[in-house]
Amino acid sequence: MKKELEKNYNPKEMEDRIYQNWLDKKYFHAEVDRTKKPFTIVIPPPNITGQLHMGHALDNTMQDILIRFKRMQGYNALWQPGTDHASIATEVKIIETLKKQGISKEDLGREGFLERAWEWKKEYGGRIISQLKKMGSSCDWDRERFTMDEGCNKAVTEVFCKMHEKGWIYKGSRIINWCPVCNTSISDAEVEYEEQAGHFWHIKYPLVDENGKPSTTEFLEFATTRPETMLGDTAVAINPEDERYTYLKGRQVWLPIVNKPIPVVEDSYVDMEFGTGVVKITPAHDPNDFEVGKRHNLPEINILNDDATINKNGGKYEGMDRYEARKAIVKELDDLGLLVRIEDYTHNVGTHDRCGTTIEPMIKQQWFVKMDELIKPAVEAVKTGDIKLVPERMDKTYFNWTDNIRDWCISRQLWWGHRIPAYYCPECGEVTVARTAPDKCPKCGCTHLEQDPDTLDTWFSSALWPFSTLGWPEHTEDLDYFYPTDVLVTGYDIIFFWVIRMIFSGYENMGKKPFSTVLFHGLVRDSQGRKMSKSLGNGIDPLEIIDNYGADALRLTLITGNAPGNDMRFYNERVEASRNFANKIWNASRFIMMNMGDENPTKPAVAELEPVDKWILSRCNTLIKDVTDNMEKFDLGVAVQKVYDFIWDEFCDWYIEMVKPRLYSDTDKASKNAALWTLKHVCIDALKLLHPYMPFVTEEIFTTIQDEEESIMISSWPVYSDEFSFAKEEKEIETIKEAVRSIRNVRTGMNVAPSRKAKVFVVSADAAIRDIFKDGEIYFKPLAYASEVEIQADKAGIPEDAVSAVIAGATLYMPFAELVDISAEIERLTKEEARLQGEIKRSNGMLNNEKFISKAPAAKVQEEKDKLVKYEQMLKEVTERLASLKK
RNA sequence: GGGGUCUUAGCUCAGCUGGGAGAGCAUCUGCCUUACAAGCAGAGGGUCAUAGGUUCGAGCCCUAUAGGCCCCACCA
Repeated sequence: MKKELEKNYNPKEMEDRIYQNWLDKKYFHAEVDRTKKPFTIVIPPPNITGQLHMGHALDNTMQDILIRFKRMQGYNALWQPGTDHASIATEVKIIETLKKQGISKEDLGREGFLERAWEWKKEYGGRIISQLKKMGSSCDWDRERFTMDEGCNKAVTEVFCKMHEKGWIYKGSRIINWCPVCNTSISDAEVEYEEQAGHFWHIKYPLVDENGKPSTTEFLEFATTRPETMLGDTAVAINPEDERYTYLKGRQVWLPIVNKPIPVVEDSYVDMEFGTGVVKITPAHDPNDFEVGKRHNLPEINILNDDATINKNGGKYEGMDRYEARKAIVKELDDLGLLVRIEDYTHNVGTHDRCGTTIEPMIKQQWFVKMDELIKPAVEAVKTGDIKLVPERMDKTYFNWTDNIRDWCISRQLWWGHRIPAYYCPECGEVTVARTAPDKCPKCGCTHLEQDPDTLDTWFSSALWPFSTLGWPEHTEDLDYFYPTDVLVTGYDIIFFWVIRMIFSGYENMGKKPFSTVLFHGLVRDSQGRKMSKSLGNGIDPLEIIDNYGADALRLTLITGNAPGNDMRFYNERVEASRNFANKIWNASRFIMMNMGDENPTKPAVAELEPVDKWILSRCNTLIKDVTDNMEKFDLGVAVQKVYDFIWDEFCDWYIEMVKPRLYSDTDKASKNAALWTLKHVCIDALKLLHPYMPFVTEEIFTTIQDEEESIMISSWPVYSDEFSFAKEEKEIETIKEAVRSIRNVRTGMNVAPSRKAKVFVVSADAAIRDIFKDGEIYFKPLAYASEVEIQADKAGIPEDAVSAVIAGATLYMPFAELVDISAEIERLTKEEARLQGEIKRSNGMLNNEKFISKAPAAKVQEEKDKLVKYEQMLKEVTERLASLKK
């Protein structure tokens, strides 16, 4: 070994250097290779406006873990990266920037604006990518894609045209959600309901009398939260079953202010229990009223302009803002004596998830995707398990959406995005949907067609991401080989926006699922459990964490102690713990290398391995199996916890300590070699298991501790092997560990300084145990700082008042009578006696149970029997000891 | 209104198909010990929300209750 690790673990310089090396060596790059099985993940494309936040950090860490794991297992692993144009988010950002310069988007015009947008993309679009690299993400950057690059554009146009041909995309006049600030329609999924304090205005409309005039005596009372919409009322509705209002059937009411009669309609939508059981109907500005209006053929009167001011249908209120109009109308109604009362009322108001503006339902010509047929295979897929959601409970959320699905409004009145491939003839009004712009109208031959000014919902293009990134609509080798992808990793918050849409798009366009498994993670919250948000200012910047603690520590923190789909809290103490772990491995490795010196240990014969060596090899072997199993099941947090415990507790705190005397002595070369070889072997396997989680530190150590392979990330994943399964030694060492703990316990309890010399006598009826302790001297020395401890498997010479430590099948006596606190010892033994009695009772209960005996596996029954014998023996000794102490 | 989820040590959370209550941090005790004080050795601390039920056996399964969080629907 000529290389050496730096004395201190310092991730800063190391991580960038290692990442660059991986890039240079093209380790992340995947090509079609028919000799290997593919494993593919497509990245949830981050917005080009985005900056790396903890959500990204978690999401990408999980993906990187899976990709690195599978790559090491020998799969041809492809992690397909890219970014999303994020239509509305980007457009809003650019408009904001322009505004600061005093320019509006109209000033620039469509062309000019798009130019700006592309410049923006060029400048900031790569930012998040370089931040992902800081995380250690092993994406195939040669394949980086963008939702608005040429290939993706093609895919979008193709899908749009194909679905239009099938009649699954249509243009229609429907009620949609309108954002008056962003000036665009938005889909149902983009509406966020927010509880707001408002009012409930109780209003009455006069009935129309037999002369067609408003009655001065008969009124119909109802309540509304949006009085201004009365300008667009075209009916008043009652429930047909409502006996209170039978007299109203066929009559009309007088719409004040507008001053015209409107009909009373009967519709079962009206809830008799709620309010007065009367509802005013404004078909143009309420989704439910719209439905009622359709059923009763009511006129739809739009009273709003796009910026939410009242339009010409509002008569004298024209030009007034919606909220000013509300005030004014309430006042006028009051003046007319038609306002009954005002009630405080909190209700849910739909807002735009991007800008928080209260949305207005409006009737507009928009493009829609018909969902009823499209959704069927997507439902089937999850039902049959063709696609698996992890954790399973996400199924319910999924079906909740698919069962109540409505047509998807896909047109947006924005400029930044995929323009809708529909062309209008100004002469005859013909609409042509085509893959390339037609030069003339197919109907009248007119040559100046105009393309639809609208763009598509951002999610329309991301829905195609799993196959558009692999080359679709071309028939590529990549598609054939890498599709369907294997796992999609994402937050549960975008299951409706994205996951479902990818699933039905995959089945519709590819005839196959887009991925086999969806692995959901939760939200990363702050230390108090709040969502990290800009407005709260409680966001923790992952880059800052990386700067302070390293990407490895950040990654480990995000993965440990977290089950799939659950939210997690993030705080610095946890990162510190992770960093400390990195430091631990670092130092353990340094220790091994120091002891190896210039020579590589050679593989020892089995006979040359000491019991401890066999123990740790066997433990490591089990670990490999467990960790692999857990990772296959996506229990990433559980898996890494096991590696952590193994390395810190078993490997460092026990094995290294146990092996020290052999390393320091030169008398037995074979034994030393066996220890060194075991150290190195186990260390490397552990590093490999850890590599997906902490890629940098493991690579740095790996490349230093061995010469055979050039990188851990392309080395092979450890596999379970019978060669290293040593059940007997595992048991033996566990016994020794128990003994050592007991001794330490007694010593600490007595405040014995470790520099004091101690003599320990071991007494046991069990020959096997006595046998183990014959070697005690070797194992105890480093453990209890036991250059001071001598073990004697002999009863002779034990002082009468020696201190005892009871362990499995043996009692250890320490001749420190003068230091013993007898009452404490009696208390301890009494407790122990009770515990043992409990155990024996439990054990007996199980063994006397016929069902247990017949149903439980034989090994388990035997184990229980062994335990019982052991407990009984222990109880006997404790009782004896207790009796002698009490005396 | 519908659905989901959580309630486990002082704090934050694990706990796989039911069979010996765990980790990290914090607290206390003793240690600079020749890989690591970003460390070592120990200790204390939990009627696993409550009440029933199923079972030989329940943190885990079922029912109800209480409280917290989330999603969907949106009754004007």
